[in-house]
Amino acid sequence: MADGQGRKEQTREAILRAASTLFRRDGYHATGVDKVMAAVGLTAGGFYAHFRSKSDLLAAVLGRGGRDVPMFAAADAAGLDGVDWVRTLADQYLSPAHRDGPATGCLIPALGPEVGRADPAARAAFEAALRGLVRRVVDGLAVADSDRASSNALAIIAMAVGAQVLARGVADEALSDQILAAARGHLETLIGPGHPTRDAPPPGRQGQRPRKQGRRPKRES
Amino acid sequence: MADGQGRKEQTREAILRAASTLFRRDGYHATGVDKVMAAVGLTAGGFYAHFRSKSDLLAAVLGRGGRDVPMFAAADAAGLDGVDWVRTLADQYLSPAHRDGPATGCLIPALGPEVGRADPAARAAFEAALRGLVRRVVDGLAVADSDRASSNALAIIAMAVGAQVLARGVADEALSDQILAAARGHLETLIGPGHPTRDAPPPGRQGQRPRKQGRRPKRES
DNA sequence: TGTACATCAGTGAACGCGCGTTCACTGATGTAC
DNA sequence: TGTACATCAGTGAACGCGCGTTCACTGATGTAC
Repeated sequence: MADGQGRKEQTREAILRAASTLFRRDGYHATGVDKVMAAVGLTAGGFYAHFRSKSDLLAAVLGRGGRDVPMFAAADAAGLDGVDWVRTLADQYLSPAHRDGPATGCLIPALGPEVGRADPAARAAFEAALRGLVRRVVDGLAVADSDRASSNALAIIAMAVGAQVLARGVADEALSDQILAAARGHLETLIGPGHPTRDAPPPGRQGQRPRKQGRRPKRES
Repeated sequence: MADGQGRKEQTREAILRAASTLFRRDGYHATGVDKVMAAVGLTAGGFYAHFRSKSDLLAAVLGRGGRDVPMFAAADAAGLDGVDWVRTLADQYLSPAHRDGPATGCLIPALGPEVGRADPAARAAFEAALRGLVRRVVDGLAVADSDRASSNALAIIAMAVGAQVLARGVADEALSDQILAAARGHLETLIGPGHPTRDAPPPGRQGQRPRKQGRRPKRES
């Protein structure tokens, strides 16, 4: 075993990745342990050699934060940081592609409410991941006052998360696009520079442009 | 039957109210038809005299919009409208009380992601309710340009929804309060008056004040 | 007023199925001598 | 090099239970004459 990871460790990782994807796609409650294990090519019984319970798995998935989200991994791989990181992520986060691909998207708009009903361990893991995200956003804001920076960061994340929840819930694609466009416009205002209520391009127009983006699939594979 | 509502109609209403509460508290998937009917004092079999399926019930619940949300009903009963309506609702929506009482709160932060995975009928019902909410918010904004007004309204709703999702997910109450306070501060900016990026009180401070608000119960009764 | 019948909301048992979890086991791999 | 044993990841059947839905039925209420 010259490998850095043992065989068991690799299986655990595979379970985590599969669970993360399935939870985001179908929801935590709607995804069975059997389905997760089957996605890895194993049977349900083996699950309990890796996790104490299904809710333990949820906590572990949340603990991985953005590591299973290509959007975040790619931004890091590209060496982005500061304001570049925030602007790039904001654009990708609020894209129709992200709306249409929850299985590989951010965990929060996919699982947020279920986390709110989960046990303390899962909520603590979620909180840790969120704090990490807030730190990254704060670092990218052109805002001197640190209180205001964290307030802006929280508002940015809240608006982005809420916009995806709304955009995914709505039946009409045009309205859905409008929601994302509105959030994109207003996020610019919050990112800076300087005083969050100064020097910002006026938001408002973008939502009206018909953005044809191709069909929106009901469900990804 | 001199009543405005027949016996069956009353039962249907009771089922809807119970389902709305239970769905918000425990989630749509985690709530069984039996539980809903038991909450009304009936057995599961009778359910199908009122609804074609469980997902039909979800669509019906969503179709009621804010009618099962005391916060909205009270604002209407008080005769609020325009900017008063928006400010009052924004404050209540982003209160710790709303965070701690999802069962009687807005449907969106409680059920949003599950609606995103639901069938077209449920999504259409959700969309209609959301459009109604947007209209009310637009009417309350001191913003002349109608494109900008609807963009602002969407951003306001997105931020409020996202803030509740984050606030409910996080384990630490202080951070949770901070999230709500940040959203409250930035919402003021979006409500107006005039240009959304001018004449706004600087947000940022509120999030730092320790707001003791009493214990946060894990689950309401 | 009394009897016979129709309507209809709700019952409760049953359907096949999937859930989370346990556990005795198999069979491949690694180690000791 | 060969044999005996230990380790250990994963199997697969079983547990009790709850799921969404169907359907023959009950029993209360309403209507007709």
